[in-house]
Amino acid sequence: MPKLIDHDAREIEVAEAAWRVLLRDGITKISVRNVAAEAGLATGSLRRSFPTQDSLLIFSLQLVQRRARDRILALEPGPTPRATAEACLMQLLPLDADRRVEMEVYHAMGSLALTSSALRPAYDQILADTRAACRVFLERLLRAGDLDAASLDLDRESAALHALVDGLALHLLAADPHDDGTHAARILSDYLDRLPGSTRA
Amino acid sequence: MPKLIDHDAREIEVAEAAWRVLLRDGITKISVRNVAAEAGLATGSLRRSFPTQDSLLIFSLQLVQRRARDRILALEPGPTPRATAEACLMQLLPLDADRRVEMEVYHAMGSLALTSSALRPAYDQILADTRAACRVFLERLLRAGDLDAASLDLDRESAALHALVDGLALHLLAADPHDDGTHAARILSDYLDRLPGSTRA
DNA sequence: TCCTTGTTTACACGGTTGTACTAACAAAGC
DNA sequence: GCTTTGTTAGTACAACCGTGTAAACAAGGA
Repeated sequence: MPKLIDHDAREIEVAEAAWRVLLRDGITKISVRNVAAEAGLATGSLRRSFPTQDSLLIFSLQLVQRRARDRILALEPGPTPRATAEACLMQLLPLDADRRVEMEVYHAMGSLALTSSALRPAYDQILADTRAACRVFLERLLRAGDLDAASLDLDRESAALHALVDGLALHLLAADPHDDGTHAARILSDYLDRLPGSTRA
Repeated sequence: MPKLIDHDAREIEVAEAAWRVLLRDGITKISVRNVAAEAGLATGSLRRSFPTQDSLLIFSLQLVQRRARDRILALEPGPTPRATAEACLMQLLPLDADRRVEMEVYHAMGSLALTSSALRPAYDQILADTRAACRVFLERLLRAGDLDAASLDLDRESAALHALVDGLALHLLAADPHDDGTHAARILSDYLDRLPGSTRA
């Protein structure tokens, strides 16, 4: 037997190399060759993990989702349900290097997914999961009595919160990198304050 | 003298061809060759209007901005300041074929601009102008007495409204095309209702 | 008629792309 | 020793890329 490879670990290494290429060189440079070089592999070796470029892009996008989800699930509950909700939502904003990488990959793949039937399901899944997460955050506030259930359409409010968070994230990506996210955090906080029945209105 | 060309009109024709390629074939296919073919030109002819690919992309993005701005400026005032504001904001959502094209181009160029120093200024300009427009919409509501000036930070509220609109637009792009935007319109309306001092709260 | 000039075409250059294929290699079992 | 087998490296293909150049063309002025 030759040197054995941990395929799961290898896939992650390659995906992270793809992230770096995407961040450093842009969406037009995510070629199999460039990613392989960044990962220190020959293209033939990379093709053992990812036989096609699409499979590489899909996995790279899915890894973004897994990382974000794991980070949110690992959060300690805050002093109040409201504080917990805000902390979770902040994980969806590019407020440090790791989250910025994830957001840029998510954003770039969104552009590709619009015309790639291979990439679309993975992208739609991220949208659906993030939407579901927003819904859960709101439900928790509801149960904690921080919101008024009667005047709140949960479907619509989840979509609204999701849109606000993604919009803030998008603008933070383009903003000058010295933005520490204080403004975005305040906007998010104000938004929650203004939901009907908010105990902090 | 040979056949004379209206260069301004030609630039627009080429840019719209670039839009079509981008929409139909995706961000990876906006090559000089593909755009020239879509416009019915030889690449050499296209290079007379746009000597480099960057100049073509920049103009195509700027044309998006001009179209959206012109459409908003051409709007008739609605029955109330609030109705006028909503109508303006709707122009920034992909609610028909034309606006969808503009939004997809805007979105795609955003991905490219993150690593293209040539494209960045044009993209940043769109962001700044849209932000300024959001601010104007809010100022009008303020002057009409529909909002409470004291408890409203205009900078922050402009950024928040901008983020919400761009987030809604982003999700409408990915949503199934049968979405007529009713949900997005309602979300936008609710958001304005909840601004401090709103007369429709 | 020829000339001038804006326009169009066709082709060339060096480089990159996704994917495929084949030979070399390294290490464990016999 | 040899074989087996997961892994790697290298190369090949046809297609496409951005850009450059130079020849062909068409139409109005002289």
